[in-house]
Amino acid sequence: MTCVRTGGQRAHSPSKSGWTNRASFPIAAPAKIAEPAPLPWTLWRHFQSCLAVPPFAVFQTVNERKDCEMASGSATVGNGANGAGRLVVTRFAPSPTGFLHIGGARTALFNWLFARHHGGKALLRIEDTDRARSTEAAIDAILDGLNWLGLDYDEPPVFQSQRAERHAAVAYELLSAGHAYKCFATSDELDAMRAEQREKKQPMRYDGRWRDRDPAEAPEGAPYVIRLKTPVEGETVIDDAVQGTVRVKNVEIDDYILLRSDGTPTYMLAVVVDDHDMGVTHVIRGDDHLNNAFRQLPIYRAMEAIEGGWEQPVYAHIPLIHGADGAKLSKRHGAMGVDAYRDELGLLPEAVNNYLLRLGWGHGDQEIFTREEAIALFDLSAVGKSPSRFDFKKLANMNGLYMREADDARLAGLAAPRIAALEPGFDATRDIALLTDAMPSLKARAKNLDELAAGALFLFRNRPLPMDEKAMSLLDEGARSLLADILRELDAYDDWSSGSLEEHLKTMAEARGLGLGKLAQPLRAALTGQATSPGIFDVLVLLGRDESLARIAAQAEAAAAEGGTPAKP
RNA sequence: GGCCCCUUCGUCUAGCGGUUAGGACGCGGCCCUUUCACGGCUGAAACACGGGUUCGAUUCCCGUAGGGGUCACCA
Repeated sequence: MTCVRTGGQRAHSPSKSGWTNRASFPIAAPAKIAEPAPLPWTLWRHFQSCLAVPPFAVFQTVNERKDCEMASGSATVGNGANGAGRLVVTRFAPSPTGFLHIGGARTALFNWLFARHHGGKALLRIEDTDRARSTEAAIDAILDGLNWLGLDYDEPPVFQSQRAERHAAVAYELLSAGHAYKCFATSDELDAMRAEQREKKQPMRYDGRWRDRDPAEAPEGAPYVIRLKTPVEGETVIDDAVQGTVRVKNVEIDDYILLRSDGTPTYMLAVVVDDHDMGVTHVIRGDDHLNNAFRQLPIYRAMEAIEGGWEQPVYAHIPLIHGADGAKLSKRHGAMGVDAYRDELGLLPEAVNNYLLRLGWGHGDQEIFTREEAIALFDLSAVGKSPSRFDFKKLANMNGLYMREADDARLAGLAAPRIAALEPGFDATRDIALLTDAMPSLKARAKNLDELAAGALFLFRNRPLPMDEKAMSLLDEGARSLLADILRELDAYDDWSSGSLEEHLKTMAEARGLGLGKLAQPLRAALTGQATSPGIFDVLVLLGRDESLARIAAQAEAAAAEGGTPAKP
């Protein structure tokens, strides 16, 4: 485990942190065909699963943490209020109960960007304390998603479930200091309480029935939970970095559970303890947690009173992303895992990153940001307060934009498996060079990798070339005899370069009193089997002289043999 | 229902007391042109409503309406 230096001397290299860690942006890119190995940090989870001691054990206490920071020369500067002056530390804390959805991805991005902007640390914590719902597959999906987006972390991920003992220890510390108490109320009892509150239209919350009661009154050996003794008077004010000043009356905050009757910590306790132990200075999360902040703050204050060193973090609650219908994005409303954005929608990670960045954050009129620009410009004060709707059209447009800028070899590598799935005749090792050569004219016509693959198919089909309907209607009798006619001339023509072919074909069209279109369209149909394709001269060159002439001949011969009936695919 | 948050074109947003309310996606038109794209130009399109404050409100304050979030021994 390393404590990372600050001030731009960070351990990880810039190339690892670009949107385009494997596909540089915006223009030049290393020519890599296969997707790269996972970033090193993702390997940590495999190491850690072998460890008996939680990887985070080093940071069990405040003093040890300070030692570590000093040893590594971290730029920890004093302890101003609200995290000011401290080394910025953010964390992304997904719970592995499903894939990494798009909202989580944006939260991760904002956290990452904020940390990088300030030369601080970006950390990852897997909140897997709900053992029943957490799965290995979900953890892998989240790690994989973050990796794809190019979000890397400065320390191995913390697994919350492995820190249960520490959480419990804090709960008992709170208990013995009188900031928490044992509650012996049974579930049935509490259900009855809520039912009554509902009936009387009172706010539904724990009524503090064991707050001031003597635990000795409880039956011998009865199970209990530990509840936080939250303040009852006054109000709690949070200066949220996004939401501004938010205040809630303390009576609204009930004495919630810290430690369950089986001794396991609740989320509310675990987050605070982990955030503290990890040195998190800025909690950037969805604003569905805004209410939680008011419940979590009392723990900081109580622990600060008990042992000191529990400075509260700066909170930044970012608005949620809604679906096109305005409702919270959920699995039913088209919230997909980021893997679906990659695999099913065929999008580029840099496009998804850029789109996500612009959802809720803006910098004047600028729409396109390189990762470097994003790091330099991102700040919480420019994050909007209102929820935004997810617009696939705009995402698609942005993806097209990034595709046009993307490196040809990279795109070829990404499109290859999709082409192979559609066209068995495609052999990646043999055809990748041609695909790469074709990329400049292909990529301008595609908004995602599937369109890119579809547009490339004609290059790799075997004869007889299948004709789609529009191509067929282009190849009437007149067109076929025209093809037979120009085939004779083309057959004797050797200079197979785009410029020369253009000149030659234009001359041929002119000689026959035709517009170039009259000649180009049948040619296109014969060469590609489609009515739309890249420029006809590019097609001719890409296909090569032999294949081009053979495809033209196939249609010209069909005219002679079948009296003009188009060849069936 | 209690509490909390939000409200500029259909969507994402700029604006931070005085602007012809700007940009982007999408939509319409035109240009380019061998098709389709790309690109360029261009058009339609917004300050939720009502009160204040002010010489002057999109901008500040208060309501109303609408939307969202949250109220577990889930996270």
